[in-house]
Amino acid sequence: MPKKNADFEDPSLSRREREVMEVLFRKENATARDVWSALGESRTYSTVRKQLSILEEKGHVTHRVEGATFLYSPRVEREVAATSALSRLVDTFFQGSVAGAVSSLLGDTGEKISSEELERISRMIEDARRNREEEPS
Amino acid sequence: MPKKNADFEDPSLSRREREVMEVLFRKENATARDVWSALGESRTYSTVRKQLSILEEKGHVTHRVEGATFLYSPRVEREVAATSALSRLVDTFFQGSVAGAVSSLLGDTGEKISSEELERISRMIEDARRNREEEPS
DNA sequence: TTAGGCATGCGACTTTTTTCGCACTTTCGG
DNA sequence: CCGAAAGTGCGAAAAAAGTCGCATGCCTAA
Repeated sequence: MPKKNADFEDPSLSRREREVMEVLFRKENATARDVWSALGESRTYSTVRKQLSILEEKGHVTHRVEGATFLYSPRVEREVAATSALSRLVDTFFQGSVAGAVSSLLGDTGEKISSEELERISRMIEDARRNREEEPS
Repeated sequence: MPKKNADFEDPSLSRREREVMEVLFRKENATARDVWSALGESRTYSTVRKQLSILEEKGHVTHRVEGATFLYSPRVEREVAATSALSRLVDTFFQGSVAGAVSSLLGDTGEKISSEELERISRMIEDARRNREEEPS
């Protein structure tokens, strides 16, 4: 099955379009004005709106009407997009090695993250390992 | 200190440019022809060469002369670019939570990766945790 | 040394993006 | 009920990206 490219790194997205998608993924959903603000109000509000409608035309975004305004959101779920993006990143930079990516994520000695996060991660790993023992493929 | 955006998700990169950078990061270095092949020979060789020289002009790429041909490579190291890309991705999709990203990387039950990788990751985590105990910040 | 095969440099044309402003609607407080 | 404020749709012009082909130079095998 062909890879989906659900993320905003999708090569079918142009520069500005990616920026907009990124905002949308961060917020899950937002009005044109929200996006505009999040983008630092670099271009005009009008421009951002246009970009949103083009993204919608292209199928990357949907909107629902809320009162008089559109509430935009990515067409694919955050988790799906994230997985797609991660997968691509792992392939490109770590030749497909998840361990390599995790290593980079932790930083050399895990100094980048809080102890709490480290604990949580540790638990996840151990869970996964136990899972292996029980149901070896 | 301002974020560097050393990766190929750098918003200053256009669609095609990103594709080229991705190839370069995968291979570490390559000739124009290599890149062209890797890109599936969609556009012409001529086009790819042009893109490479523009990328060089913009400072994203360097080349060294090898015989009569140019050997291109990313200007920043793979690891640096990877860290930058990961960081951005974690912020966008996981609100900065490394644990969230790792979780996604493992898949719900870690079914995506080999037992060997799981072991390696486990070791890394435990190392990091030990490190914490010894030198609590 | 010479022809063929590759490489590079560059200029120019086509397409896509990106940006806006303007006209028309819809809301909503007073 | 009315006007200001804020939305939406659309068309068009400017800017950026993307594509090529051709001229020219460098290796290398015969």
